[in-house]
Amino acid sequence: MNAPSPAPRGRTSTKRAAIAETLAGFDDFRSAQDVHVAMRQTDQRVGLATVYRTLQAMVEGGELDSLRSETGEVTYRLCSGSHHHHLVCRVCGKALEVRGPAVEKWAEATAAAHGFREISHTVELVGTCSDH
Amino acid sequence: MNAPSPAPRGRTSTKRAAIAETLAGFDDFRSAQDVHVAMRQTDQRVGLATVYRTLQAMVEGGELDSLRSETGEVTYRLCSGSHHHHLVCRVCGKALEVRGPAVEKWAEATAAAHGFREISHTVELVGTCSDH
DNA sequence: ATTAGTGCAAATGGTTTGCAGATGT
DNA sequence: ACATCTGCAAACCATTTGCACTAAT
Repeated sequence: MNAPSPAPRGRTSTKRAAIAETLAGFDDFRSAQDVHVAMRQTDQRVGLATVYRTLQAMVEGGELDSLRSETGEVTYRLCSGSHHHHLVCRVCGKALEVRGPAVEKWAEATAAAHGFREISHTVELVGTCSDH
Repeated sequence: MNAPSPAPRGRTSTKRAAIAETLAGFDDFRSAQDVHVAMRQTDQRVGLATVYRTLQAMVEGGELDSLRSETGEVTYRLCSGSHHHHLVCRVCGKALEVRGPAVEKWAEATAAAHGFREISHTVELVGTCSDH
């Protein structure tokens, strides 16, 4: 195992802060493109490439959580540190963090039963929320 | 709910059969590109677009199971009808079908607890198999 | 000064689509 | 004949990368 990356960042980046703040304005998963558009609408001038690069760096730094949407794009969201999964609304995109000890156990047990090691699992729940 | 698509296919397609057979030769998930390459190596001449189109049609027809690899490509595999999840080896790609009644229950319960309806879930286990 | 951070435009790479020709019924 | 199936090449689109430039230390 490797340590939770001790934030080995370079110098203080203005854009990075702006991107983080934009992301903080959302409470669901957004794509790099979404973030880029949102920033331009707020007069913030930033290159799409920078958004992509920064978002990736933040994921590696453990500041963001990322997952792939049903259409294949990578989406990001500020995230609490502990392990959890998501319950996403297919209509409005609202995402809730949910925990499932039962699932974790099951994943470990199932993998072990088949001789698999270093298991990582993906669990995403998609549904229609009560507002729709 | 809608019925499990009663195979509303058009006429008998030679290529479709060939693609299905190629896929039958694998026991793990393969991308459209993989299938295409495999077919050319077996003298079978087929267009990449046809492979993509056919694969999609087969998924809609319920003949194939598809999932997105960690790199974002869509991969396919002939699949048994009933609901299940996968345990995939990150080294060799070997994929086992696993069932998890506990997970299904949890998913339903969790979604319901938050007022979500028409829930669908994704569960994928990735690990290193005993051969590696 | 040095070097990480950034923007822009060009390059990638998987997937989709338009259209003309081949094929099954 | 007629509609579907195919192949090819062009189009798409999210993401990545090369390079010159700006800004933080």
